[in-house]
Amino acid sequence: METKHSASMEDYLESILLLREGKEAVRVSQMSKALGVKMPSVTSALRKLSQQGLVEHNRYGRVQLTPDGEKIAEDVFRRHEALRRLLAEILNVDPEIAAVDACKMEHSVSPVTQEKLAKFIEFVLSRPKVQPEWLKLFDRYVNSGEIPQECMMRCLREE
Amino acid sequence: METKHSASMEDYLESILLLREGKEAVRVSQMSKALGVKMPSVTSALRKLSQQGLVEHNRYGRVQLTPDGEKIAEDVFRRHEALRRLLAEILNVDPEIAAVDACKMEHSVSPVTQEKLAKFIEFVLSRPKVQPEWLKLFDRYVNSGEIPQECMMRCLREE
DNA sequence: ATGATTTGTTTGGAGCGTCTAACATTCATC
DNA sequence: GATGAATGTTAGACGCTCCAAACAAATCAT
Repeated sequence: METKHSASMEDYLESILLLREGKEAVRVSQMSKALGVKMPSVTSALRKLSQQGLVEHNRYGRVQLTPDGEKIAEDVFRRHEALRRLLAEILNVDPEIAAVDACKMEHSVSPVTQEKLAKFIEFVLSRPKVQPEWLKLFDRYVNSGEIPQECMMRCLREE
Repeated sequence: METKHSASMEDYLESILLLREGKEAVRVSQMSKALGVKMPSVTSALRKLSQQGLVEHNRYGRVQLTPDGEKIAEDVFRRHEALRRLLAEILNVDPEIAAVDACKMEHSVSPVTQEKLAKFIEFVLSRPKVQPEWLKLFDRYVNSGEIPQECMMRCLREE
């Protein structure tokens, strides 16, 4: 059912999802700019995606996702976000770089991995008091090589 | 200097590094099998890599990495391992899946991210007493949705 | 060592994603 | 509503990666 789509095609679908925020319709020129490809590339991608029933697009018209296309786009976006947050919010990678890396990695993440990744981010970040401290410890380790263990060990034994 | 290499070419280089473990030389047929491509693909990849001075290979002969090629191969492998361990040892993704995902993601990781990732794995796993407990907590969260916060909060405040 | 098997290469061609250049449509403005 | 600017499409080409078929060399076994 869910045919496997290429990284490129996933990018095109995702960009439609992201660009239409606010506005209802998306233009070829916007996609071209957003993806860093020329317009003919967008046109031909849309022809293919249209044949697969993933986008709605007629000559010189606006672009829309079909329900099927939307499902895929949202899936790609979820993978993207999971990776971006892991890099930016946990590993403290520069936001720009995190976004770029996530954008390339997003096509290689299997559903299981995506699921675990999302849970992990939740697990690490969802404790408003602990999280900043814990990440600070990690940051200190990155800079100094010093691994603080006493505290967490004691703590976890008590539990 | 360090030209950007395609995912394919990185894979060819990495496979040479991995296959020669033990043995000194690598055969086209081994690479073909390892990478899941036919032999002509390997031959033509080797021609290209040879021209770039990254491998040593003459007709019907064994394949070897040059020092330059070795540097790149090791770099790819480091990225691969960082990702694989993150998935397998921290996120507890099935080892098979972790390996496959890592293999595809490895080509998209920037140096900064790679560095942080390695540090993070160190940070999480290098505390022999804490780590199993902590990962167990995560695992419990994955299965039950329950986030244990009291202990770690208390602990970290004390620090 | 000679023939059979395994291993490797060459040739030619396919699919995909991209581009440039030329052409077509739409939009805005007068 | 005509026309210039902005937008979009078509046609044709290229690079990359892969493949199957045909060929060539190397290796093994008798």
